[in-house]
Amino acid sequence: MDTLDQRIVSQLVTDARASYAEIGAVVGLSAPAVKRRVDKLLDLGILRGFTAVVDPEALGWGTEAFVEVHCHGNVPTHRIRSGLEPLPEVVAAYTVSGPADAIVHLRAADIHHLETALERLRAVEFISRTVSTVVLSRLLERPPQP
Amino acid sequence: MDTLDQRIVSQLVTDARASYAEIGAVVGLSAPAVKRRVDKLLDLGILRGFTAVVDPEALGWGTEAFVEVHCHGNVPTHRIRSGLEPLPEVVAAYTVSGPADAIVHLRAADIHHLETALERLRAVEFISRTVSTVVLSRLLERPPQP
DNA sequence: GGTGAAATGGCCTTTTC
DNA sequence: GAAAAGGCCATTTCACC
Repeated sequence: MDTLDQRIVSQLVTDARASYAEIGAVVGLSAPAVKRRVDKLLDLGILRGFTAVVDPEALGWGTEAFVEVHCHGNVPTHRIRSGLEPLPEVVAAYTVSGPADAIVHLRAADIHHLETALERLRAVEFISRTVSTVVLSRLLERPPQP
Repeated sequence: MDTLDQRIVSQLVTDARASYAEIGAVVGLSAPAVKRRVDKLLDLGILRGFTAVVDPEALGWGTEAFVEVHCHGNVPTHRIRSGLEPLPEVVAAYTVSGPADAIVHLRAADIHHLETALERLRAVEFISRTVSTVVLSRLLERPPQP
């Protein structure tokens, strides 16, 4: 993981469909050399994969919320994870410091769908209480700069 | 935006570097037809682009936090956006319902870097108060399923 | 560096309004 | 009949050994 790798990753974050030759032209490497490094980075898990950035509105996921989750007593991290994993509306989840045990990022088609998702979230056995914050508008969403 | 488009988008979310021929084989279209649709989806803004999914730890962004931002009086959305945009540690920001005005997702190298980022965030003129929640572990992070 | 495959543009056909 | 969308083909570029 040297400077060259970082620049390759940076290029791929900007445009994951760039050809190896294009990336090579930017970082000063031949196309095969770039491919070898990308393969290595995928192998090491530094690169997890490549995905399309989709406008959530356009796909009918217009409503989202952040939910503070409070659990009954001490629930191990992996149990929280496996409890949340089956809910398709959960796009991200984190265990956190502070009064809440976890923060769950929900994405739903509309308010009704969000309500349904929240009900199913609250039905997860170890969850005692939830505090929801509905997103009014997305101000900013971007990949972290290396 | 028909079923075919949705399936193409779904394929690209799964693997943004798949060839048009591979996508076409799955959805039942020729490679040029897939490309024409992808170009159209990019043009319409339904597809925003293609990015690499990077392990944040590996790139030295191991620490993150969610910050509730409270503003002085009524601050228009676009001012909040332009106030947060210059901070590189801000990976996402949303205006929200409830007591807070916005939720800011911060990503930093370590606790010290996070502290610096928080100080710079609190220095934004219209921000009166912040409530930080530090992420202990990432449980789940995935693209929304169409 | 050579071979095989992918991307891309042109052109024609088909379907639908 | 005109417009929209897909298939096929040819050329250039790229990926992989």
